[in-house]
Parts: sequence; C-alpha cells; structure tokens
Amino acid sequence: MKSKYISIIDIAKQLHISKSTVSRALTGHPSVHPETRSRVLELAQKLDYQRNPLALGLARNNTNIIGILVPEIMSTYFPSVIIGAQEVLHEAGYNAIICHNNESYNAEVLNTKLLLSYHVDGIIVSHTKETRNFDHFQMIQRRGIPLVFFNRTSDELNVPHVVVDDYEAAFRAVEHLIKIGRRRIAHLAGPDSLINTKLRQQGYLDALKKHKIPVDPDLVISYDLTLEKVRIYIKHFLELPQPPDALFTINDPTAIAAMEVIRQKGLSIPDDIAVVGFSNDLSARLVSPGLTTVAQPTFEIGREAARLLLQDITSTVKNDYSVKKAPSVMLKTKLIIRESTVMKQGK
Amino acid sequence: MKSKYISIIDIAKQLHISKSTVSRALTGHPSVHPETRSRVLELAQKLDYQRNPLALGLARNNTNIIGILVPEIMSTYFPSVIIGAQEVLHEAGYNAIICHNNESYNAEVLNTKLLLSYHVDGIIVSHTKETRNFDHFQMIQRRGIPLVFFNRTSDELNVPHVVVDDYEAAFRAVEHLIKIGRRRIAHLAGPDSLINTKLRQQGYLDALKKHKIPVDPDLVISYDLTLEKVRIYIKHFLELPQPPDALFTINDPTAIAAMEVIRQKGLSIPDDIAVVGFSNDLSARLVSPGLTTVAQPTFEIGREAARLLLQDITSTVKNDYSVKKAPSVMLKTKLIIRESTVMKQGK
DNA sequence: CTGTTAGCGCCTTCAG
DNA sequence: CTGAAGGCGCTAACAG
Repeated sequence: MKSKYISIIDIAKQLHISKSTVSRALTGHPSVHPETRSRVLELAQKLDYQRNPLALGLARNNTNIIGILVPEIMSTYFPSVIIGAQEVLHEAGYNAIICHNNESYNAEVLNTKLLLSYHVDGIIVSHTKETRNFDHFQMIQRRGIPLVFFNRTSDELNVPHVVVDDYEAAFRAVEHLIKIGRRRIAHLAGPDSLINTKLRQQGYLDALKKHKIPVDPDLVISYDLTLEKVRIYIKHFLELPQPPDALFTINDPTAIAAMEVIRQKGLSIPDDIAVVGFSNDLSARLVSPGLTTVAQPTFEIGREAARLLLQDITSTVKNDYSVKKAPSVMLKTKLIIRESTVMKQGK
Repeated sequence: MKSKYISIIDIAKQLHISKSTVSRALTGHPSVHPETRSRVLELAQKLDYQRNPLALGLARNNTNIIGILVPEIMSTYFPSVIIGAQEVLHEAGYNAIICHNNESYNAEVLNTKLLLSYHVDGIIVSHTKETRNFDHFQMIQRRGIPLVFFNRTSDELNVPHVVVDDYEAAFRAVEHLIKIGRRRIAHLAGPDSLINTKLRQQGYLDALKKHKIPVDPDLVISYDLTLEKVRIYIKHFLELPQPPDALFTINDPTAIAAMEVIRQKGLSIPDDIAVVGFSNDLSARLVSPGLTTVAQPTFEIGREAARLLLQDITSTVKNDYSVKKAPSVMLKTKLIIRESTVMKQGK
C-alpha cells in the first residue's frame, strides 16, 4: 500500500467495477444499479472509506473550506463569534480554518494569502487594529471570493458585514452615566483605524450634547489598545484640575485596567468614578466591583456572518459589490448594569 | 478563464516552456537555467502566483496541515497553547486547522474523522472530559499518522505527550495551604476520566499525608466540571459539621464559582476559607480577592507539543509506539500566591 | 538543462 | 446502467 488512505480505486478493484461507478454510487447519482450501489456502500463502510475533500476540491474547483480571520483569540469575544459561525457553517457542510494574527497587519496580509492559496470558498474577517490599507481584501473581492466583515468594518470598502449598533450602544451607556448624576465623563477611545471607535465616540458626544453637557476635549483620549498605556492615560485624567467622575472605555480590558489604576490611587468605584466598558467579556462579571458594560450578541454575530457568506457563496447570480450595495446586518446590544456604576441593593 | 486562480500551466504557456520547468524553477530545483528561472520567478511574481498546496498534497501525499483538537476555546488556556503550537508549526512551514468540540465526545470523534479526511500530517489533541474510549485515537496511530497529546492524556494509550507536573503542583499548592495554618482542606476534583484529576488528587492526598493531616473523605468530591453544580458541592462542604478552612479546586473557573458561593454565605476569603485554583487563567488575576493558583506554561506546552509532533513527522524511521515507548515532556508549573490565601501586605 | 509521461483521488463528459 | 478517458494543479521519474 502506498497511501495510508483508501480511495475509490481500491473499492473499484475489489468489486471488479470501474471507479466511475464507485464514484457515482458514493455520490448518490441516480443511474446506478441498486445492487451495485449497495455493494459499493457496504464495502466503503467496511473499509472505513472517507472521500478526500482535497481531491474533490481540485476536481470541482471548490473546497468547502471557509477561512475565518480574527485579530486575536485570547478574549472571549472572538472565540464566541467563531463558535457561532462554525455552527452555521458546519450545518451547511462547510469547515472553517481559523487564522489569528495578534493584531498584526503583516500577519493579516500573510494569512489572507494563505487562505487564498488553500482556495477557500469564502472568508470571514475582523481586521486588525493596525489595518489601514485594505488592498488585500479588495483583491479577494476582485477575484470573486465571497468576503464578509464583522465587528470591525471599513467604510472605504463595500463588503457585506455584521455589526452591532455601536453608536446607539455608546449613547445609551453614556446616558446611563448621566442619569446616575455624572457630569464629567471621560472617554478612553480606541484607535481611529477602527470604525467602532468613531461610532462609539460619536455616541458619547451626542449623549453629552443631548443632555446639554459641554464636551471637554481633555476628557477624550484615543489610544492604540495596548493595555500597558492605560495607566498613563488614567493618571492623566485623574490629575486634571477637574478630574472626571465617570469613565467610558472602548472595551472591557481597558476598563478593567483602568479600574486597577483608579483603585490604586485610593479612589472608590463607583463613588468617585463610575466606569463603563464595552463587550461584556467574561471578566466583566468577575472583577470587583462588577463592570457595567455593553453586551454584544457574539454567537449571533458569528451566525449572521456565516449566513451572509453562505448567501454569497451559494447565490447563482454573482453579486458584484463594485456596483451593488453590499448587505449588512446590525444587531442589538444590551447595557448590563453592575456595581461599577450602581451600588448593589442591600449592600 | 475557468478558475479564479492561476497555475503553473498558465505561466508555462505564457513563457512557452513546459510546466515541469516552471515547477522546477519555482521549487528551487538546481538544474534549471538561471535565466529561465528568473523569467519564471518574475512572471510568477507579476501574476501573483501562489501554488496550490492542495494539489501539492495530492501529488506528494502530504498536506503540511496539522490538526489541533481541543475541547474548548473560551478559556485562556487552550487558545494560549494553540498560539504556542502555531508558532512552531508555522516556522516549520505547517499550517494548523483548529477543531473544538465543546467537551463533546461525539463531536471529538467526528472532528478526528474530519481531520483524517483532510489528510492532515499530524494531530495535536487534548481530549474531552467525556472521552473514555480512545479507539478513534488508536485508529489514527495505527494508520501511522503522528499524534501528540497534551494536558489531558491517557495511560491506556502510548502516545507522545506534553504535560505539567500535576502531581507536584497539587502537592505544593496544598502544602502552601498547610503552611498558612489550614488543616481541613477540601478538594473539589474533576472527573475520573481525566488523568490530571487523579494526579492532582494524589498530590493533595500526599501533601496531607506528609504533614500528618488525616484525610477526611467528606472533603473530597469529584465532579464533572459543569460549573452550575459547584454551588451544590460548596454548600455541602460548608454545611458539614466541621466545615473546611481551605479549598483546592481542579481549575480556576471552579475556584471562582466557589468563591462566589462562599462569599454569599457571608464567609470571608481567606480568613474563613482560603482558596487555591489551578491554571492561572486570566480571570484569576481579576477576581477579588485575587486567586492563588498554579500557573502553567501554556505557550511552551503548545510549542513542545508541536515539536514532538514535528519530530515524528520528519523522522525517517517510523516510530512504532505499539512497541517503543512514546516520548513525553513534563513542564514545570509555578504557584502564584494571591489574596485568596494570603492577605496582601499593608492592607 | 528541459520536455514528456504518469499519477495523486475525484468527478464529469462521452460512448456504449 | 456502466466503462473509458480526460482533467483539476502539481511533482517525480525518465529520456534526452
């Protein structure tokens, strides 16, 4: 035996029939004698035959493999999205190959090439925080390979995408802080390269505006999401002549890092400073005090992204997004109120 | 154009040479005229040619794909291991396809079949907590496909594996509790199906024995790692006539869940009950009080597993582990002491 | 140094 | 209903 694996040829030989017939029997082609078919099926079963999807892909020019490209897998957010996506993909007979790049743009470009080289049938992407050049994604689209973005999208590119109502979520989060009496609300925002950053920041600004609270530019800082720097920015906030009485951050890790700094400064949360994060990571529930944050429907984001992708893959008419507007899905978030903004009853 | 992708044939045609020559030029075969080679390379570059690894695999009967099979990806443990493994694999020119199964035995079996069908060159596995039957893994070995276990291994099977010193880690964790004066130390253990459970439990028992503390069977419970049940077991412990003054758990999520129950009962950590977990999940640092726990070198576990696997893949002599003992690597752990056992200085 | 041929596993014509 | 032949993209063995 040359290979560890058995092929339709092995079956054909043992049954003294042609491999075409075996292939037909296996794929359920109608014109095969029932008896032949059952003999093939039986032997295949017995030999533990599994067809080689790679060879199939080569012959049919599709692989049934979907690439999922995310910036990281250490938080709970991306793994949950992946799980949701895989659920839908598996159901449809697709398998996923997951790539992560530790937020590195170069790794992202390499990974897209890798996925392309494996002739994936489609790609689901959340780009890195460094990504400002979208040529590699445009190339994918130009080649006619279905592409879906989630969470982090680009307005330069017309790509089907799944997002949450970042603007509204931020708006409501800040409004919550205003309702509990805060007036000097700081915002530690993400990098401008992320569209979410802009939307959440706008939500923040508009909430202040609605409630006639003047915007203090000193209270807004954009940063690159490297947690080590949070200390610097929070210290800066706290040392302002008029320090903030609340903080809204771009994500939960930032909020949690900030809480540590605030506590070390001897300030109390939420009494001196109320804190609100974003995403409802697992850790938001675990820190003490519990972190008020915006919950995202992560599994559903994954499922929707997969659905959008499958639509494009299976659609008979090729959707040309250089002409036609790409579909998008916007999912609802939910503000989870915990002790970092509102003291627990009876404590 | 029939395909979205360009092949060596396209290059060959444009250059009026044979595809073999193109292939040779591309793979760096020595006997190719330098000029021919450079013309090929140039055109390949210009056409953005990427060779199809699937076709390569078909021709060479290897895919350069490694399967990584883990029970879940929502904690920080498995993602870190995966990242470590991929680091080594990528360096060696291999790509990983990651499968997770949400601790379901059936999904695990399906996933191994999936990986086999893709003709992966090797598989790295941490099996589910439900796995008691290892036939599917044995089958992989019998087919001569390199296999490496990590974290969760089986003593029924002779498979190369990477583990940590579970026994010693548990021993030292419990000894730490004894040294801070605890005498009634409870142990919430994992299911018997996991070898780690047994080893950690033995470490627990031996530490007690060494310090001449009688073992109270009421203080040891094995459970199936479904967090919802932690409440029951902890309540049981607390309602014993002589409740424990310390708790050692099989992992961090269990410890954290337990801490919640303990606090709700109005008891103080560590004064009334000191708590030690296992693994040093991200959340161990975030909960309050910080959780004393055993840190595992997760990245290194992944790297070692990948190295072991690559050894088997590249070794010219086929290692037959039905005769020869499989290599194993045992890595050191480190006890991280936090406030769940020892009050912080100056607080 | 280069072209020809065959074959990896599978499907899909095209003839019977 | 079935077999033979061709091709997907690539490499390897064999001639030159």
